Amino acid sequence: MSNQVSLEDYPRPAVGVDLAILTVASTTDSPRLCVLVQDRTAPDGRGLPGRFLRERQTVFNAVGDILRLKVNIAPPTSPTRLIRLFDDPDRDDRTWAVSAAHALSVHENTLAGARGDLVPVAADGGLPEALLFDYDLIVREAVTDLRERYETRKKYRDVQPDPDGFLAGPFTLAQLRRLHESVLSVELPKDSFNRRMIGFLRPVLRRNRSPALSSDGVGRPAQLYRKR
Amino acid sequence: MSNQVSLEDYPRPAVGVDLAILTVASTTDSPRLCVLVQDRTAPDGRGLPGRFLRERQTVFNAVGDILRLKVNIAPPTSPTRLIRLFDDPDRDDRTWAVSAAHALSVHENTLAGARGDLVPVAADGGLPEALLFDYDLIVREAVTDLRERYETRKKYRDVQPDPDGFLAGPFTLAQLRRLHESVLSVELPKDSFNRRMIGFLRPVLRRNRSPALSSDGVGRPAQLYRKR
DNA sequence: GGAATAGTGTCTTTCAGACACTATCTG
DNA sequence: CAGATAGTGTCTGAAAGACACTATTCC
Repeated sequence: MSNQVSLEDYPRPAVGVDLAILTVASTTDSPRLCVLVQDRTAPDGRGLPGRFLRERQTVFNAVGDILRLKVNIAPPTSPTRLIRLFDDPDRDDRTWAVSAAHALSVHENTLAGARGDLVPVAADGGLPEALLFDYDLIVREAVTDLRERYETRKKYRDVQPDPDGFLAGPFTLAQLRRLHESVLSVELPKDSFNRRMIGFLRPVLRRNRSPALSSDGVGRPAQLYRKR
Repeated sequence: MSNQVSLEDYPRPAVGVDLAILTVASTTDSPRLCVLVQDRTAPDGRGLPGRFLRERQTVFNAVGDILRLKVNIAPPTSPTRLIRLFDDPDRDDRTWAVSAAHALSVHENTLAGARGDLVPVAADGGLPEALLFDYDLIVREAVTDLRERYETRKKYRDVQPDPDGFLAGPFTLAQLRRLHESVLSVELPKDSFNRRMIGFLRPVLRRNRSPALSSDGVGRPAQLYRKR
């Protein structure tokens, strides 16, 4: 069809990768779903960390660069999810640029010392502040995507207690429930939730085979679990 | 951060748009979910229609070009869905190319006179023949994406009888069920299916307010419905 | 004992699926 | 009439949610 010469001659867009980094921060009383927001200078304002693809670079690689160079954390372990492609040719007034918006879930601890602020996500998926460009939309869609994975109420089979790995070690059913509540922005009934989850968890035992319990201080200690 | 000059200087990838065009063909006895497959010349073999983005072109626009110029049908009405981004730098041996795989559902009649073959999709989402590049994978993911929209068994609320519009005019419950069965590659029980759908349909009435019935020839004629 | 949290037994409602039956057409 | 397809009444089982109760800790 087309030969090499003409293919190279067509103008090409710069391809950007933007990253909505999601985490559940439990610094305060109850955990909250948050997005990492950074200051941007090109147009002044706040937005998501991003970067253009360098020569023959993959998206995975560019995400690594963003995390190392712009966020100042170690590259990801969990998969990066493609959320949307922004292709309005007037999107960036410097040049023709296409942007692939991605989402990445990371454990809270990974973000210790990260550049930027953890901004809590509202129940409707929005943020308390307006971001530059289409970043608000990216966050909304990333949150919707995340919530679908944590919506277990209609998935009797194939429930994954913590698909994105926001909980590190062993956890109690109450901690797991509060995680789901903060991701979904919904109150979940304790009894139904426990019965739904229990089959997909493995109780943690001590060396003497007695159940390992969490000692949070107040109230009856709870059984600790791991994902099965 | 970076100024205009250096931004323009970085090499850029060619950005391709590949299209998995899905339809439900009822030419034979029972409807079948199919994908449009075309012959390709660049490397010899079969694959999906696609095209590189021209200067400052949107994906929507490129999809229109693909449909007009490569498939020979009218541009789409239904939304095009982003499936995946293929970014292996060695994917195309002619140049550095990134490809945005998209899926598009169209009514069977739209494809009358289209270039290429309608190849039926197997129960596992695969095709009977191997395609070039990553095209098999695109088809698989496009079919998974489609099936999620037609999976109504666990969505008690917000059931959409025919989200992608494969049925044109009024239809019977049996036709709707056979559509779902061919999309999902699953047998659905008649009674449960009817009870689930009936609330989201509007019976078609004749001018004299009597119910409009389909007369397929054999058996009791069935009530015709439209989406509510 | 009282406060707080963990865990469970039971009831109701909802819905899917199975089964069988009735209804209405053609030949 | 038989054959074929449409449509429905009823039962069972699974699971969610509501409610209340018991269990175990700290003070």
